[in-house]
Amino acid sequence: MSSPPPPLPTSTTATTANNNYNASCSSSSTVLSIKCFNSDCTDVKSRKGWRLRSGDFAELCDRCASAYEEGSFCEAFHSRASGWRCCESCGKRVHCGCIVSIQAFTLLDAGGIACLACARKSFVLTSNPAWSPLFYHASFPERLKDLSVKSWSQLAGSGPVPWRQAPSLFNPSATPAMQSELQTRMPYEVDRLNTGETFSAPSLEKRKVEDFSEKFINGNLRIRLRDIVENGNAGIIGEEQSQTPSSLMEDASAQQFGISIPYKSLSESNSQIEGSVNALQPAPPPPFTKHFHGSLHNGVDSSVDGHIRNGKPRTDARGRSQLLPRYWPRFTDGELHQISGNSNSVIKPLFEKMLSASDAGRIGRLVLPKKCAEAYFPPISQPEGLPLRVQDSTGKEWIFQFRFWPNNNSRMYVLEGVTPCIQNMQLQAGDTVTFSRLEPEGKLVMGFRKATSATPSDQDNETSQIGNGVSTKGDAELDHSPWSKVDKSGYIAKEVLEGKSSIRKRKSSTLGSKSKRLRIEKEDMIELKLTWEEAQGLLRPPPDHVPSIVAIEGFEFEEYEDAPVLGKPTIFATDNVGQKVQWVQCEDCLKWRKLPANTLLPSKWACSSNTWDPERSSCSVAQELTAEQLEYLIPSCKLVVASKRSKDARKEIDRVEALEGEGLDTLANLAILGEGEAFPASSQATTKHPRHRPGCSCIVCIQPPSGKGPKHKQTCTCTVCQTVKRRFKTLMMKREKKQSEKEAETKQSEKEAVTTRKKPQEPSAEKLLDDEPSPSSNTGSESGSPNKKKTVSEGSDGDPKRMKSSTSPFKGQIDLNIQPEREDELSPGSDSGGGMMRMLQDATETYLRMQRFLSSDGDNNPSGNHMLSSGGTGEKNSVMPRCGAAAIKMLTRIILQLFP
DNA sequence: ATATCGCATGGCT
DNA sequence: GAGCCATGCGATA
Repeated sequence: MSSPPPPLPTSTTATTANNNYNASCSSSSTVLSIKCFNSDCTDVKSRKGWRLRSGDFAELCDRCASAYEEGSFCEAFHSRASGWRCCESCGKRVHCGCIVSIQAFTLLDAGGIACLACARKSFVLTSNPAWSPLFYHASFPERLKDLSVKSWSQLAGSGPVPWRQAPSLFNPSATPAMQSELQTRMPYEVDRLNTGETFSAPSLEKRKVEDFSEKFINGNLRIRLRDIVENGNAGIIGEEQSQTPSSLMEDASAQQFGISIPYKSLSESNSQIEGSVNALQPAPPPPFTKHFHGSLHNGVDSSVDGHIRNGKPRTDARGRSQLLPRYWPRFTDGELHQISGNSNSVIKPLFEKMLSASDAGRIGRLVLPKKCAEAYFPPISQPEGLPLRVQDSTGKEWIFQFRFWPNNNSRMYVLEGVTPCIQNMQLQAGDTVTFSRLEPEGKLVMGFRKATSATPSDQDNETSQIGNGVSTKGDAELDHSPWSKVDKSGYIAKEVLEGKSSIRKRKSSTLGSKSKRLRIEKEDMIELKLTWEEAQGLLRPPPDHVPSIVAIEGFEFEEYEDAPVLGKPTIFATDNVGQKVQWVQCEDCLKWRKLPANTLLPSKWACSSNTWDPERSSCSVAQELTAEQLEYLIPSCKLVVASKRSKDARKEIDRVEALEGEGLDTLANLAILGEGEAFPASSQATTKHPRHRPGCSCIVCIQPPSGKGPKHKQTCTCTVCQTVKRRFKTLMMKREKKQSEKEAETKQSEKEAVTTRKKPQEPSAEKLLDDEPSPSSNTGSESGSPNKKKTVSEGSDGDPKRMKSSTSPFKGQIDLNIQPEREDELSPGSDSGGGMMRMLQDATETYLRMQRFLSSDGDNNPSGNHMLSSGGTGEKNSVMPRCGAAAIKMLTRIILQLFP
């Protein structure tokens, strides 16, 4: 770049950048002006100068370019401008009031500035991460307005330097406004680096190191951070870079530190990296170029943020809060490589976000974390925002509308029109989209990471399936080690201590949230009430499969790649000799059999499968338990699910108690919805629940995180809800009708006789029907009509837990893909005296018979709320209304009867 | 009736 | 308690 090429008519960067950031990346291709960018010069431009706010480069004539490169540009053209200050060290006058001069000085922690030369002697500097709006379509006026009016004005002065704030994203001290206006982010390292011997207190340095460590999760950076920590010298970074095993890492690392070196020619990406790296080195750097100027200046500015300068980095807490860890880019080198391809481009990870249901939904709006949007996307002043061109990992370009909505005196940023892209990537809720910037092009790249790759085992290794599905496990592993050495930060330490599970941690967090949101409100009678623990607990591992362990919300779960099976609920207990056993109920005879505690049972189990106790391998053999024993056993039992083994088992058991009251129902519901659907064998987990896979349309997966989305309200018309509700309603209504008619007749003639047999049924059906529209009426022990209540009491007189177990909704052979059309079979016209109703009635009666059988020993639920019984744990927030559960249970059985 | 838009709401951090 | 953000939901096309 030293020898200027022959003057070529090229575009004015500003204009080019207005339209297309890609175009701006190769700005020289557009011919708009041939004049030197310097308004004071009339020569023909021929060389690139400083980087413009637009992301392009000021194209200068030879003379101006030379002056710029020599650092004399301001002296030549801005001598009369304001903003001149003197170097605190050598006294040299330095212009601090223009974008050109931005590279020529550094702000000192203690105030004042240092010229480039002095700064070099004192500490390491990094590149200027000035915001590069290259990648967006902002109209120039708007960008100009945003940038020039806000950022620029700040840049011009020697006050808070914009891109010192920019690091904002990771810099706690920066305000959102700053972030939004100064989109340069980067140089977190600068903070730390600036804490060199000359300018900062050790404590500050340490603090900054911590911050720094938090910012970049990328492995390269970690390595660097490790090195930094180990060596206690930021300057080592540059050296370390050369020690990294791969060029990729070097590049990436360099990018991490020198990311947005703004003053580098487009054709010098490599040198940019070098420049930035070198700039980090305390040792004599290579010949200065404008790149280095940029780096230096960055360092300067970065070091001079008011906050830092005062030695009071109001950093950590706020910084962390400003960009939630879950948005931190956790790219592995492999991902970076894949995104950047094999080009010389380097990827600057920006942020990532796990798709929510609404993000991945049909609305086509991807909610962007505010901080991320303001930090990495172009500043927008109007709600309409601007189109944003994004390239996916395959190189395909998408244009989204980047905009915001006013929201509580704030903004809510969204990317609109993402549906095609989401679909193209086959993403769904739970998957993660990543945003990064391709340097030096400045392109915004959107990658993704399927949720599957975040399965426990994979997560441990941070294996990721990014856009191209390439595993980056190796890289990820490499990334980890360094963290253990930089855990000075509470955050970092936390992550490290928690088993280098940053992703898992995040997932856990997210899942936790989801889990909570899955709790169903009272009014959502038919909705699934399934928490993670519950779902997990009700599943059994597939045979002969070795699970991996993942901790979610403090509980350890076994995860399986293959589809799990619905396990049969059992009752764990200790026998007379103190041996742990489990009691399981035969599907056929309903007798309870004792099995070894460690036995995993399929969803269907019968006496004939009792290989552990041949003597009781037949339904004809009497039950070992007496009624009293059963009564004793069941109320106190905990439904321990074999697939969940936790060191917190006992605690979990308590929590799972409620499963008996609702989990089985929900699982029954699950079963109704389609086991096949719910657990496709070869796909990926969603955030909804680990067992489900992309494409799963089960009620769990399609349920909004809030757990009360319209899809599953009474008016929900989703396939699942329609199927469930229509069947339920149809069946129940017909049943009710028939029962009513029957009862009416019977009451007249054989009132007593009929009452004895039918009352338990009729109210149940009635109750079930009532449950839908009036869910809240189910929870109160005295709610609803006394009649109804009494009936319910009769119908489920026994311990609901027992009833749950006895009903055994886990029918592994259920046709879980029942077609709604088949509902036609249930048309009223066919039920009169038809087989369907008989089946229905039989099913119901069977159900009630079992209830009575199991409840014959009395009601152990003083509250009378059987289905709600949660074992007194009081931990269940999502309590399925009794009748809602009963409805599902009933429906389950009915469907089992109808569609064996 | 349906899709989309844009603000409102409220759970969560 | 403030702010974020996922989603709700009415208005509008």
